[in-house]
Amino acid sequence: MDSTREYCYKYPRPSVTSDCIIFGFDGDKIRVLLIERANEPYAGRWAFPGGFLDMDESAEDCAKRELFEETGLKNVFIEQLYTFTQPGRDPRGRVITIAYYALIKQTDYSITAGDDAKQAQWFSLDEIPPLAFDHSRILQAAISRIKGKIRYQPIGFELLNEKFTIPELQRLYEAILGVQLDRRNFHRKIIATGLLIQLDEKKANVSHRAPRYFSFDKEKYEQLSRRGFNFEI
Amino acid sequence: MDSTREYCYKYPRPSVTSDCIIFGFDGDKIRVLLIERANEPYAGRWAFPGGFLDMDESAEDCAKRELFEETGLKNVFIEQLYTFTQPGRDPRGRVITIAYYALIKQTDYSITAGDDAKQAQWFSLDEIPPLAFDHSRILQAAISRIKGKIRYQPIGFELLNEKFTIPELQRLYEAILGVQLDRRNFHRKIIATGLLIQLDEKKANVSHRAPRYFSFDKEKYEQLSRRGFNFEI
DNA sequence: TATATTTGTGTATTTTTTACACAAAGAAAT
DNA sequence: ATTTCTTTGTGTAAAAAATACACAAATATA
Repeated sequence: MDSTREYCYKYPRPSVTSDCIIFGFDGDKIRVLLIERANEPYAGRWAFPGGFLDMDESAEDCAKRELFEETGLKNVFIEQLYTFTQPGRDPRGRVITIAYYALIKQTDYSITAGDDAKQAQWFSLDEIPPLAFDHSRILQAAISRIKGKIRYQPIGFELLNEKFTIPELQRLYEAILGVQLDRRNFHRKIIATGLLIQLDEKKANVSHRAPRYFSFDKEKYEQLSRRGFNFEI
Repeated sequence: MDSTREYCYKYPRPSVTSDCIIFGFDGDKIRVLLIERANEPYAGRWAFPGGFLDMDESAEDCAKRELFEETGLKNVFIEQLYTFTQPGRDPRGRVITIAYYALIKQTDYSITAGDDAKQAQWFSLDEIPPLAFDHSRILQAAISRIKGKIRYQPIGFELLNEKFTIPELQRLYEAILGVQLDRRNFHRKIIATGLLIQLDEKKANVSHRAPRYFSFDKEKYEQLSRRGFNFEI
């Protein structure tokens, strides 16, 4: 008997992992954070940060811990996406993955590879390399989740800087939804939500009329969501 | 060493279970299917049908299998709800649960207890008994999921008979959303979706003008959803 | 000072939503 | 047979929201 196999159970159990799909926005395109795997299986392939669940942590804590260990990111607000359980999805045996996603302000964080990862890097959605495991399916699920969600919840702000202009916000919506929006109607609608605070500052060094900066009124949003309002673009 | 504990691993692993939250509608109220637990822990308490994952099945297949074993229901279309992973949520040790939900036509199925369950029974949402584990939290998550979903996807039809009247459909929407809807506007809106097929039959034995029967045009819905339309009540 | 470009606001038109009014249909009561 | 009670189906006017543009204002550069 292998003396290192010291955790014994009456019935077989699957391994459980948590993965993180982290989205960013560079002002033009949506990007996603991948790590290059250092170890087998799929060594050298790109994959989402993630790893095995410890016995004293929730899957969400696991996702955050692995994200930090492999990319240096911390204090990221993540949300559960879906749990992938198909037998055969991992060559190491029976592994189920609880996937989480997050939208972050790329400039707030600097990423660094560590641990199991050779490197961590942002990829725009139209240049995703071949991914390990069933991660391209997971990515599709994550993209379709944020597409559905952004129309009803103000998650877009999470991807922008603290202060942003309305045209920047519009480019973000267009990048996520994959459609062109009327500039003038977008402007009016987004102001009408009452969730933007107008700042006394304009974007500098642009060779045209300078757009104003705004910030997101998080307090007001939380008040409104407690009352069950609905936001729609 | 306990010779029955024959599944040994290098690292500890959690147990994984799948649970099913099955909703029905009796024409008046939304109901949910519960089983009375036969075994410890929580013997005698009510809980969702569910059980431990086998190594050769997906979590979805597990949920369907357990649902059949404990209630006799089969051929139910289920959808993943959420995965619950908090350490301490199960007194037997580390157990994570992948929860699924479904909306079914109560009249299509007859339920019977079996296996681990002393009995299976429908409960309306305002008379839910104390539940085992963290199942009341799971129920809340399931309710809020269907409330959110019914406004954008035609899931209501799954709860009604093959043929139904518009007032029946309205009562269902009102039961799920918890609001009163204008009868006349509801009628027009639901017809305007183009998803109802009018039948040459009226409800019999009602002491007032008899409402027409309709059926749901599933084919048309599938065509439309492939094109990415949006349904809204 | 003129030019090129993009932002911010206004407005007319169309579409959708909302709030009702009223006739039609069916069974039960008279 | 007629009236009564109740609920369904359709219509419509008013209000609100969405859409499609027009144009002036602002800013760096030529």
